[in-house]
Amino acid sequence: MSKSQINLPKTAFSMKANLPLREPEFLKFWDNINLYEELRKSRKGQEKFVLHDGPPYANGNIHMGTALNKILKDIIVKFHQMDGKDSVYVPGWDCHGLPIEWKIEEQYKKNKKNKNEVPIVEFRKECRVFAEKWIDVHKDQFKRLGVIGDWENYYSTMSFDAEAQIVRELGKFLKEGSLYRGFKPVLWSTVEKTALADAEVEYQDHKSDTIYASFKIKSTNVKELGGGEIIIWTTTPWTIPANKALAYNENLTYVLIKITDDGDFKDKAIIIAEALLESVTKDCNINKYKILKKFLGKEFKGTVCRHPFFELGYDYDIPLLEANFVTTEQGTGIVHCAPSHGPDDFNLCLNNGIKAIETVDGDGKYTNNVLLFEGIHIFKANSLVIEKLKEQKKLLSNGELIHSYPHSWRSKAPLVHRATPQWFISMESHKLRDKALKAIDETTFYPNKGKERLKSMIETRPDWCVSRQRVWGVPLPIFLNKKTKEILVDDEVFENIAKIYEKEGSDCWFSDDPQKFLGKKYVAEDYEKLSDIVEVWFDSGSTHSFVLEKRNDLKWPASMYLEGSDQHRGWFHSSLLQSCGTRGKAPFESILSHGFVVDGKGLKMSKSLGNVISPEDILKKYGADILRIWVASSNYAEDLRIDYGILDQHSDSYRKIRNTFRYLLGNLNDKFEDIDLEKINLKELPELEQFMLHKLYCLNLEFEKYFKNYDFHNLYKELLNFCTVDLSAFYFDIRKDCLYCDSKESDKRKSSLTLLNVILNSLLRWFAPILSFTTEEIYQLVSKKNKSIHLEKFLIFPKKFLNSKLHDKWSELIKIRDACNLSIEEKRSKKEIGSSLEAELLIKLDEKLSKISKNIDFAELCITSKSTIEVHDKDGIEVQTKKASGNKCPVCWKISKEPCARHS
RNA sequence: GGGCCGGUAGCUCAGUUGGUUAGAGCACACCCUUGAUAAGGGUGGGGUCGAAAGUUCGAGUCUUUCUCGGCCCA
Repeated sequence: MSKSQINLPKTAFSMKANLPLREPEFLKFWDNINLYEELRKSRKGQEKFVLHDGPPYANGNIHMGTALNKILKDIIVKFHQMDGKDSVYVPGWDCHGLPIEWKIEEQYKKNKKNKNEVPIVEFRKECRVFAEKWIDVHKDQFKRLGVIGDWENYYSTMSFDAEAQIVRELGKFLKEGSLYRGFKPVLWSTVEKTALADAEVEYQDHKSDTIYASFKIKSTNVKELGGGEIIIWTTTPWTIPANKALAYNENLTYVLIKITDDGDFKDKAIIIAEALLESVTKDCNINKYKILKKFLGKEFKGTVCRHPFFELGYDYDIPLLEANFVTTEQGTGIVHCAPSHGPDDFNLCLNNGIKAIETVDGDGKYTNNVLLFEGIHIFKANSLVIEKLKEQKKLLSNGELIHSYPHSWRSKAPLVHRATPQWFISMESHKLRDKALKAIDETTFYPNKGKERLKSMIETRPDWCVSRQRVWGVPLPIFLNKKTKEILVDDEVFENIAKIYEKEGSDCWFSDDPQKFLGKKYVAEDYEKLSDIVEVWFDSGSTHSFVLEKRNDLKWPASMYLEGSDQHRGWFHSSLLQSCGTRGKAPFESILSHGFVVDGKGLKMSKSLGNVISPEDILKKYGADILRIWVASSNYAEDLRIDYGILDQHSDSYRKIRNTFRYLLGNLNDKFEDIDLEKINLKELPELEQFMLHKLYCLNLEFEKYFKNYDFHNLYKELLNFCTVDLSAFYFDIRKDCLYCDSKESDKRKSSLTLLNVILNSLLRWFAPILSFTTEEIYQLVSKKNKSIHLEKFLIFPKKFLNSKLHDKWSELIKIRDACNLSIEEKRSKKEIGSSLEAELLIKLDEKLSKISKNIDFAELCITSKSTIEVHDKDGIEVQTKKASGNKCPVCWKISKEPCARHS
């Protein structure tokens, strides 16, 4: 009988979420209502927020890093949308490049097909189809995470208009003159006459000739070294003719020793690292010597040597350069540098103004840049070099060594580093470095440390090599005049090529008559057409030009670029350089970078450690909203840890939030009313409700502060704590009695229902960007409109909710409540009472507190049957709890001597 | 090997310009409730702040070294 008299919560919102099963239903719903279109319509004309998507590579299933990235983007896009902005998100894909070429080649291998026999155009078509397939796979996987975007009109770097625009962008650099032809060493196979990427290289044992050669000092700042000879050791004697410098380590100790053994070096003084003295003297059979001087490497500064073949016409200076790659593991502690034949050598020399030149041609023969050796194949040159060194008395010793050495994975032939013609964008010629550094200063970074990271990279990076000797990419739109070797620079030609690409894509570059691209102004016979392609970082670095600038729904520059911290050297970097080179400004107003996903112990995920978790695993076991909570609650400024323990914790938090909603819905009987906050008459509400509105107002301030700084883990924590501390353990608990047991006409109950509506409405919107599915589930349950929660805006809380007096007062009241709880607990532990309703409180307060507590019913606040306040002389609070006497009301369970006022 | 970033309760995170016994939520333990019930409430335990040394009257906060981890580069 009693149950019929009370208002028990009733809701269709189940406690069990069943996210893995239910979430896909909302994906269908969003699809049915054309959510993305509706979002755009709903904010037409509003201020735009454009998060420009960094394109993932269209290859393989997504992993945790990709999921993190996309969810974080989605959360931010949704927050801005909910904040009233037109928050546009256009996803994109990076499609050109080597990894896809390999995949196709792998398929060829399986089918015993030879890549070289397949026309380039056909091969490229297969690459294109492959990329398209993965874009489709990714699309579904990203959508499943709850990411909302313009999935129908995505962008890709291989679309015809993208390829066309990339040509126009390159044209700008060509026209400006900052794109120049240079040389750079790459791993080269003289058998296949082609460059190889690192992943195409396999290491095998190889027998190399070794030499100790000497470089006579020409001038130095250290008197004793004058006339001495610096000894180097190398396993590639054939690179000696290409030597341009020597490298030392300023922290090593070197020795000058005088040899007195008979032979070419009798009475000569040589210099080597002290740590290698023993091995060198042994290798070179030096028995009698005297140490003349010991000194630190840094004293080498300013020293210049002569080439061992000085007498034969190699009469240029060989400077000594400082390099930290010089070690005492092997050799002499001084390294011979041929910038055309080693990446270390190349970079060191480049940084010191020594450029690499073409010393060896594609067949492996010395070019006419090499005196004495022109036309000789480098693999036959070792003995000749050794002979000449001996002749010049510059050979201290020679031998052989079996060591691990790079070979081609296809032909198994040994590889060499060879300086090849490449195309570079100069960092200096048109002040690209300065422009980029200035642009970084004008960009906001989240977190701030990203600024320094990007800056230090730009400060020290060499010129940008944008050419690749590959096929799956945008062809470099370059014609060289056969006679003058000059680059053809003509806007009309660039635009002509772009127009052609817009129609038919860039495949035709490889198949069609060059005249087609040159137009009528030039004759194809006069020009050599390049077959290099553009490196993919230029592709993705140009997305701002063919996405942000070209689409009417977007803006340039983007409001934000958001990627993993590795992209400081990747997309952030290339986009910045591309845009500063062509437009003098960064294509972004802000950069947000996030850390990497690591396991629960902070270790990176790897198959061998067995700690890999895939987004798919999580979706199956927990659902996307749990994954989204993990993203929101983690501090993305650092690495983000994840394991099943961590996910279980977040799953628990989710349940707490879900039950908070369930309480609201249950007591509202799923009848939500959208209350105009401005129209709430505070004076008609009980103080507790006024206090809760004040709390909502303050929470919203915190919320706005955290949102503004993209500080989601604090924002989420704030919301979660509100649910547990302020709602579940406080307001909800206190108001249960009123909501359940008061009559439906009761003003207090009505006030509470008003609050429940407001709280529900606030929480739905606050949580929607994070819990995209669950908030939609609730919204669909209570909203009569056939629209999505994601079309709503954040509530604006009237300033009148703010009430600091009430805040101060209730802070004291809560302290008294805490003291009451302690006292009740004491009795409970003695088994004198069980439920708090079995208790009766005698609260003794000092004057100040009793004044504050006037008109406050602590029986209500502490959920006891009775409470009495007494003023005492002591400071502070003292509470006595005793067992309430009387009869228990069968309806509200309160114990009282008198009949229950409400239920009798 | 080099550059940069980081290490605060089992977990996710706070800790202002160095200033009392280092905080929150979750998890855990115990108790209550059985009208939010595969829920809810109360109380409580738990940290040599990665390690060591130094500066200081005083260090989680500053300096140095080491260590572990991550990213980038070689």
